[in-house]
Amino acid sequence: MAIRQKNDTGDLPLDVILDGDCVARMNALPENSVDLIFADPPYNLQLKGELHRPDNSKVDAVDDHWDRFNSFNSYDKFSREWLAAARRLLKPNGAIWVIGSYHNIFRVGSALQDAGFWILNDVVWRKSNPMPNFRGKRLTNAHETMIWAAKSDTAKYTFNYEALKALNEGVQMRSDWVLPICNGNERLKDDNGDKAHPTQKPESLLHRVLIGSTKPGDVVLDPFFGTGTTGAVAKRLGRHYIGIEREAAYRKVAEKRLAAIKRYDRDALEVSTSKRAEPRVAFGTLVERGLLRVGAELRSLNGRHKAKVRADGTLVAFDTKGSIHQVGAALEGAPSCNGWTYWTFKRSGDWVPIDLLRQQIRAEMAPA
Amino acid sequence: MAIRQKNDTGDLPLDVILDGDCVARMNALPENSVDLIFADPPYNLQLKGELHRPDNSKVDAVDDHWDRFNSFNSYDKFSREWLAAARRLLKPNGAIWVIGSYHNIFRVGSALQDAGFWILNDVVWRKSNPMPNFRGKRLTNAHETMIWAAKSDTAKYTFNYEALKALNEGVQMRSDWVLPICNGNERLKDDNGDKAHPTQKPESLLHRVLIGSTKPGDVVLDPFFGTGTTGAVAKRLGRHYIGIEREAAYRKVAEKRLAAIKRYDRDALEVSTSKRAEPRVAFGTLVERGLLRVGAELRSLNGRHKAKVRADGTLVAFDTKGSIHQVGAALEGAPSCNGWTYWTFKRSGDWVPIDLLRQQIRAEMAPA
DNA sequence: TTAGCATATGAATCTCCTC
DNA sequence: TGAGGAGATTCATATGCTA
Repeated sequence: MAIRQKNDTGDLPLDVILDGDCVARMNALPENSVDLIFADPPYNLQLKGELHRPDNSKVDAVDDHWDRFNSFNSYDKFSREWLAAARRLLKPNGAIWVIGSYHNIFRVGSALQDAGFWILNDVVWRKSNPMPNFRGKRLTNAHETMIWAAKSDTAKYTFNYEALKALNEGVQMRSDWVLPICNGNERLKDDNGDKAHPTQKPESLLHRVLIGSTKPGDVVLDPFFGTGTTGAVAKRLGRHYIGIEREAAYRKVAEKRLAAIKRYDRDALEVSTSKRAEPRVAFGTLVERGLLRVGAELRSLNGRHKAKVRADGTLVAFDTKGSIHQVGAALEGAPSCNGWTYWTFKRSGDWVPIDLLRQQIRAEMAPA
Repeated sequence: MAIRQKNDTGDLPLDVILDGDCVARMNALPENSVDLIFADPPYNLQLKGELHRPDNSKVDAVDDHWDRFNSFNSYDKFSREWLAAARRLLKPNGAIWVIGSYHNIFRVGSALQDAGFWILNDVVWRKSNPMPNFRGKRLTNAHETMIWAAKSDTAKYTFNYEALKALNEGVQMRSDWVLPICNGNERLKDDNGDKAHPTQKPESLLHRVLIGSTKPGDVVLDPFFGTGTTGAVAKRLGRHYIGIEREAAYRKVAEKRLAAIKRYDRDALEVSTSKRAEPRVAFGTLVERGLLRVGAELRSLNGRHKAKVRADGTLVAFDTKGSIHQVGAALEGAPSCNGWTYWTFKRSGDWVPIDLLRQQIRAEMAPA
């Protein structure tokens, strides 16, 4: 039985999943009644042919009917409509999060601004394990973008600065979040053992969103509920959720998922932290950053070999080209070589290991 | 004295800084003549009263009734105008990069798509040393967004995949780039010792952009040249630059900066190339040259299949005949197959890939 | 039991040349 | 201009099988 909360303009059903069209559903709810909206709308990917991995396996593309739009115009119309309904529903001090990729996020961001929302941050979800670009034709698409916006430029939105700082090992939370994609046990499966939803978001992402921008007891609405990640995290964190989902199959999975979720005890909300590994530094970074000049000469530690630095961070020595490790190994006739300790460069008259420059970069990357 | 390059439609001034309005300047240059455009447009969208029209006049903001819609409208008009001029100027296989923050990037991204550009990636510049958010009211704004787009969805844009992979320690380059902001010695100062430009970009950022998406000798245009970071990196990397900058003070700093830049040695500018650039070798050549005997047996790398070499350079395996690729694909039930790496032949008791023989032929073909 | 190897897969706008 | 053929191309995880 759904809890109901009395509002100025009527009743708001809480902790429920509603079916049907999200615009109609939102318009049927009382205005100015929701604290936060998290929206993961269709991305309008516009995929054409099939794509195979180098091992010839086929990539399971997002080709679902709900992601197909005829044009940017029809996608913009769709965005304006659901954003208007979302805006009506939000309390004056409420906020909205929208997630997307380069296919749609510029459209959505513009529509959001046109509707009068006030952008607070754009937040980059940097995926620690994205799918690579198999054909080597573009950069690995390794991130998605979220927009966090208040209802107006004067709204007093919720921002739990200290909680996010604590989540981030005592350092102010930045606008780029490194989190793994949703897979393994967390990834919901259907009766056939296939993924229940093509684009399930990781709970860690919603955890950070809700910890940072809601209070316990707040009402969080997700108009594109899918398999209910927003609801699951909200319930666990002691927030109320309202999900809207058109597809019966997704609703069914979400209902089952949510029934099994238990709210955290307050003391369980503390986050554990882990020691971070030494960040890896690419040799090319030294070149890009100007710490090593393109064309500079490097010498081996034993003084027997030399090489020249190229613009892409590779070395050339006589007829050998490659990474600092490859060229070192080739010149020494060795199976492998740690180029960082093998090569030296000239600084103030002395030949010193290039590893010193790596340490310098790492020092800059480290938290204060 | 500026170099000039003869084009179909007229002369293109190279390695120069042009003054005046960028739209008018671009429209005065020959169409389809530029390989790459890097643009860092102004985005003072929400600094009330500081919005610039294309003619550099300021929009009069009414303090109490500031009209967001009008402001976005005039910014969009500005974006459409300079993007149209940029598009005209680009070669059909040229590309554009635009950088911005959440204040303007959604507007620019939408305008870019509306103008017909085809987005290839959005790239996040993740600042390793951003300015913190002092008031603790939002997340640290620790990144900026770049959009990389081709002139059309069928364009053959330049992408030096192997060079970027080499810059990234042998791992495919991702869409998130960690680089420090421009400060220290690199940050240009004016005569008073103040920073010469408020948003000077780091050369490392441009290094990666130009290494990844241009070739030596390409023409790179920057319509918002500022103090000339694009030109500085282009010159060093052996690319031509054209800068357009309206402010005399910035031009002056840029001129001095560029005069001091020296180009890297030519051999340092060579970057790692892909196998696609290697000369093509027909499998039949191996047979003709006697490197593989007619009737010799080949085995698949996984050991599951075998085939026999025929006199015309095709293979036969049971009822399947055809090229090394076709037979491999048929036997594996795969949509395609690279026969060079799929098939092995027996040499001195070991089964080794036939690709070794191709490499042998290529070595003989290569200049000494 | 476990280490090691093979296999599976994730919001993807993913080729190019010749006839 | 379209069809067909050559042949280039992947990173981080999770799971399951084998020795």
